[in-house]
Amino acid sequence: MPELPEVETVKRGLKRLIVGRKIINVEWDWPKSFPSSEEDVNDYLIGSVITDVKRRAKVLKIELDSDYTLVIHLKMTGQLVFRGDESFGAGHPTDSLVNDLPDKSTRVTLFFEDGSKLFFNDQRKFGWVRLIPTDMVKEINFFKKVGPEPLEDSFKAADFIKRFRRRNNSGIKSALLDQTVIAGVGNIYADEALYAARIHPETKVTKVSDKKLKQLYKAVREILTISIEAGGSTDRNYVDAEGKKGSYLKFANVFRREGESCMRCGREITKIKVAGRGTHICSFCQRRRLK
DNA sequence: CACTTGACCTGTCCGC
DNA sequence: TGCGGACAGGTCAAGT
Repeated sequence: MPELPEVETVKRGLKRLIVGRKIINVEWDWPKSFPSSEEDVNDYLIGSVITDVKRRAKVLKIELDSDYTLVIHLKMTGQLVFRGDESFGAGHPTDSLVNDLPDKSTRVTLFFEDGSKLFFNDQRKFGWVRLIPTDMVKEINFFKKVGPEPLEDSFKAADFIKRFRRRNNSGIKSALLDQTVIAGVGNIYADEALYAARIHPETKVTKVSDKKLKQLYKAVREILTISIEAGGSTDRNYVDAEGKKGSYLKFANVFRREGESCMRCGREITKIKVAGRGTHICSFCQRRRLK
C-alpha cells in the first residue's frame, strides 16, 4: 500500500512522536508479523530507548540504543499509529481512519514507559516488523539490491536514464515499479508519473528516448515531492503516525479516476491492466508508440 | 535472463 | 440476503 511519500510521512511523524521513549513491553498475536524470539525481545527490545527513525525505499527503521533496529515494511495495508496515554478513550480526530486501538487488525503493540503505545496494524498480514542488529540491517537482501533514493540531490537525470537502460526490454511501468531500478515508486506514483511524462505504460524502455526518460525523471521527483507535502495518498488503508489520512489523491490526475475527463485533453481516463497491476491512463495523451 | 504467475492474507464490492 | 469471483497501493519465489 504505502509508497515512498506515505512511508516518509509516517517516518516524520514517528520521529516527532517516539524518539526518546523507552519500550517496556511488546505484544503480538501473529508470528509472521513479528518473527522474533522471546530471548531477543527480552535482551534487545524491552528496556531499550528509541534513538532515531529512518526510511530507505518503502522500509522504516526504528533504531534502538541496544544497537538493534526494528525494521518495518507496511506492504499493502500496514499502519503504524502512535497513541499517547491521555488520548485513550478521549475520542479521536474526525479525519482519523482509526478508532480505538488495539482493534482486530492490530498485530504488534509496543508499550512505552510513559503509558503511550505504538500500534502496528495490518489487515492483510503481508507486512512485518523485524528485530535485527543495527549493523546487520544493510545485509538484508532487499537493501543490498534496492536502487537509489529518487529524491536525493545526488540522484541526477543521467543516473536515472542509465538505470532504466539496463531494463531496455521491459515495459516502462514494470521498470518504474522495479525497486532495484529506483526505490520507492509504487502503483499510484507510477501511473501519475507516466501520465505527466505522456508515456504509455506498456512502452518498451528501449522505445523511450533519453529526452522522454528525462521528463519521467522530473515527473517522478515532482510528484513524490508534492505528495510528501500533502501527507501522502489515502485510497483505502493508509494513515500517518497519528491515524490521519493523506490528501495527495486530490491532486492525482489519473489514479482511481477512470471514467473522468483528462485534464489536458478532456478525453476519458481508462483503466487497463499492465504487468498484472491496475493501470490508469489517458489513451490519447499516452498513445502507444508503435515504432 | 526477463517476464509472468502464484503466494502471502483479509475485506469489500459487484453481479447474479 | 447470499454467494462467488475479482480486486486492492508490495515483494518474493517459482515457473516459462
